[in-house]
Amino acid sequence: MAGNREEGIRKGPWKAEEDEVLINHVKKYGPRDWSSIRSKGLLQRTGKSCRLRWVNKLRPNLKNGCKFSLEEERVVIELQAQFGNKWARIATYLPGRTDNDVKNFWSSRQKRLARILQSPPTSSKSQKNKVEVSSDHEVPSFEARNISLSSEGESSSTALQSSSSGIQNSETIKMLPLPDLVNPSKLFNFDQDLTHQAEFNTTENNLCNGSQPLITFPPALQAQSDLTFSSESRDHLARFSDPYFDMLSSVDSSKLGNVADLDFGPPFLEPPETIRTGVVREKFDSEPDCFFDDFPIDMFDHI
DNA sequence: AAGTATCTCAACCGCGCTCAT
DNA sequence: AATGAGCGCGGTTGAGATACT
Repeated sequence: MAGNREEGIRKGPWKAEEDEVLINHVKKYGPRDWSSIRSKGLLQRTGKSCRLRWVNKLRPNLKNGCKFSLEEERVVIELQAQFGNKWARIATYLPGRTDNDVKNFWSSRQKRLARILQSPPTSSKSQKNKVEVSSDHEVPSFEARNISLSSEGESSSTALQSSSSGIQNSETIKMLPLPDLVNPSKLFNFDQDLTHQAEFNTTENNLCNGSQPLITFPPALQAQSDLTFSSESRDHLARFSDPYFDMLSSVDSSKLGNVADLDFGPPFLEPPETIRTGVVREKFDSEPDCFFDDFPIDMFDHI
C-alpha cells in the first residue's frame, strides 16, 4: 500500500549519521542517483531530500553560517534586477552560496522593506515622519532602524547624487502612484521598480535647469501623482533609488557612530551639498539608527 | 527578567522539465 | 507519442536564535 511506503520516509532535521551515509554515497557514486539512496535502503529519505541536503549543507566549499558580504549583497541586488527570482542562476555567480541562501537573503530583505513601508509609527520620534494622506488608501508610515551602506557604489549612484544636488526647489517629480506601492504584489519589487523603471536624467542641461524634472518614469507610471519636493527631499529620493544603497540591511552601529571615517564608496565620495554640510549629515552622525528620520518632513506631505 | 517582535536558516512542497522506456 | 520517474527550481513554512521593549 502506498501509504505504508510513505510512512517509511523520514522528514525533518538530518542527523549526523544520515549526513555521513549521504556523504559516503556521493563519494562512491557522485552527486546523482539520489533516489537510489532510498531504494538501496541506505536512508529513509526521498531522493529530493537527499539532494537538497547535499546541495545546501554537505557540498564542499559552502559558506555555511557566513553572512552575505557587501559585495555579495551588491551582486544579488544587481542580478535579481537582471534575472528576476532565478536564485539558482544568481547563486552560480556567488561561490559558496546556494540558491537557498540567495533566496533567504532576498526574502528577509524584502520582508524588512515591506515592514518599513507598512508599520505604523510607534514613537513620537517617528511621528514627525508620519505620512499624511488624503486618499482612501491605507498608507504606511516610514520607519527604519538600520541602514547599510554598500562600499560598491557605481557611477549611476554618483550620478544620482550629483543630479539631485543640482535640483532647484519646487520642481515636480513624477512618482509611482502610492496605491501601487502599497499593493503587496508591487511592494515586493519596490526597490527594483524604482531602480529600473525610473530613468534619471543626468545631462548637464538638467543639472542646471530647474524647470525640468530630473527623475522621470515611464509613461505608464507618470499618470497620477505630481509631487513637489524640496531639494533636500530629492536628495533622499535619489538615494532611495540607488540599487546599491541598501538601507535595509544591518550595519555595525559602532561603526556608524563614527560615520565620517567609513569608506562608503562612490555614492558617498561625492555627497550632495546637503549631506556634506547640512542637517542630514549632522543627524546621521548622531542618530544613525533611523534612516527615515533623516528625511525632511515635507517630503511626504504630498503623498 | 519576561514577553514580544524580528531574523535566519533548514527543510518541505508543488510544479515543470528532461529523459528513458 | 505517451507515460512515469527523477531531478531542479522557486515558494513557503516553521523552529530556534537574537534583538528589542
